[in-house]
Amino acid sequence: MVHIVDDDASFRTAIERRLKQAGYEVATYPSAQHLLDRLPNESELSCILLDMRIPGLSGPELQARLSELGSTLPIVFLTGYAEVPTTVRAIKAGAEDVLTKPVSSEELLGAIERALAHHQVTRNQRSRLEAVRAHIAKLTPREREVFELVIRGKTNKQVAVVLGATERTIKAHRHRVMEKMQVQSLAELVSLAERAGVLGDLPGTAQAN
Amino acid sequence: MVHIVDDDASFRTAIERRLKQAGYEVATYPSAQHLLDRLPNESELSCILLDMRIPGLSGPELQARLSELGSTLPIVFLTGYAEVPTTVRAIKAGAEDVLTKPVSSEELLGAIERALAHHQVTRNQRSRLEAVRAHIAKLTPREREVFELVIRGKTNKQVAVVLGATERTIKAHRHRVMEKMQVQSLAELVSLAERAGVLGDLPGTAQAN
DNA sequence: TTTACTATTGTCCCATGGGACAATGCGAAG
DNA sequence: CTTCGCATTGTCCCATGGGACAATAGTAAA
Repeated sequence: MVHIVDDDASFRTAIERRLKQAGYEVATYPSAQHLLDRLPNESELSCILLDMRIPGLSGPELQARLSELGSTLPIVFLTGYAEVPTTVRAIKAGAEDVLTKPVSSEELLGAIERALAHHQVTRNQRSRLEAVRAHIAKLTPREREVFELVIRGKTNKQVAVVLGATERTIKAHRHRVMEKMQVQSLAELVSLAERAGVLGDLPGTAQAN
Repeated sequence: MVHIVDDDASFRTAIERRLKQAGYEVATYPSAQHLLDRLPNESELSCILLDMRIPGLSGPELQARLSELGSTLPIVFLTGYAEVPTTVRAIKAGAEDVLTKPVSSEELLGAIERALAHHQVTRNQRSRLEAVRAHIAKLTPREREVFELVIRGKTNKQVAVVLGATERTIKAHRHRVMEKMQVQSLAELVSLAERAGVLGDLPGTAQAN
C-alpha cells in the first residue's frame, strides 16, 4: 500500500497507474491535510510518497506532524528541484529517500521497496516496544517504583530502605512486577527495561572535554 | 580541530583562513589518501570537511573507508553541484551535513559546530562501549560462555547442564565474570551486555506479515 | 454499602547466589 | 623442567530470592 500526496492531479494519477501496475495498492491525497484527516493504519504495511512542495502543509511539515503523532510510516520524498539543504533535513528527520522529478520507474519502485522493507522492520520493533510499555503501564505506582530500583540492581533490602517499607512488602511487589511483565528472571526484566528505554544513562562514565 | 580534504589548493587555504579566524585548529589534505595516511586521532574533538568530488578516492568512498576503519569522526560534505541522490546516500551513511559551494561562513560554521557537538556525544558513547568490550575481551572462552548464558537469565544449575559441568564450577566462572566486568549485580551485568549489543534479538516476538 | 484494587506485613521453608578456603589436572610459555 | 593461566570441583555457611498461605487497612468504584 502506497499513499501518494501531491497537489498535481495529473501527476498523482500517472504515478498511481505506474504503482498499480507494479502490484501496489494506492491511495491518493491532494494535500497533507487530506492525509492527516484519514490517517493511514500504522499496522498495515505501507509507505508515503510525498511531494516536497505542496500548498498548505509542506512535505517536511507533514513529516514533522506525523512524527509528532508517533507515526512510523516511511516517507519517500519527491521534489522538483534539487534542494540540498531540504534534502538533508528530510533524511535526517527520518525520510526513507528523496527522489527528483521526473523519476524513473526504476528509482521509484526501488525506493518504495526499500521503504516497505524498512517499515516491516520498524513495525516489528515498534510492536515489541509497545508491548513492553503496555506491561509497564499496568504496574501500580508502587510496583513501578520497585521496578525502577530492581532493574538498577538494588536488592529487596535496599529497595525496602529507599521506599520505607519492609523487605517482605517489597518481595510482594516484586513478585507482581515479574508477573505483570511476564518474565521469569531478573535478566529478562532488565533486558526489557533496557530496550524500552526505561534505564537512563548509567552514572559513572561521564567524561568532560 | 577541523580536517579539510579538498583538491583545490586555493579553496583549502580560503576555508582554512576562515576557520582559523573562527578559532579552530585546521589540518588540510589535498586528497583522501593523504588523510588516510595520517589518520586523525579519534580521541581529539574534531570533524572532517570533505569535498564530494576529489581525484582518487571520492568523498563518499573516503567516508565508507573511514567507517570500515571504525572511525566516528563526523563528516561535513561540500559539493559544487546539487546532487540529491549522492546527498541522500551521504547522509544515510552518517554524514553530519552536506553543504553546497559556495558556502556562507554562517552555514559552514554552523555545520562544523553541530558536527563537533555531535562528535563529543558520539565519542563518549563510544568510549563506554569500548570499555565494556574490552572487559568482555578479557574473559576466558569458558567464562564467555557462562556470561552469555547468565545474561539470558539462566540459573547456575541450567548453565551447568548446558555446559556439562558442575554447578560449583559455574559459580566459580560466574564469580570471575562479575569481577572482570566490574559489576556488583546481575542487573548491571545485563545492562552492560545489552548496551554492548551482546544480546541479540529476543526470541518469541517474531511476526510475519 | 459492598466489591475490587492496592499497599502492607507476617511466618515457614526451600532454592539459588555468592564468599572463603582449598585442591587437582592440563597445556602453553619460558 | 617449572611457572602460569585456565578449567574444574569440593565443603561450609550465610544472604537473598521467591513460593505458599494468610491477614489488615484504606480508597475508589459500583
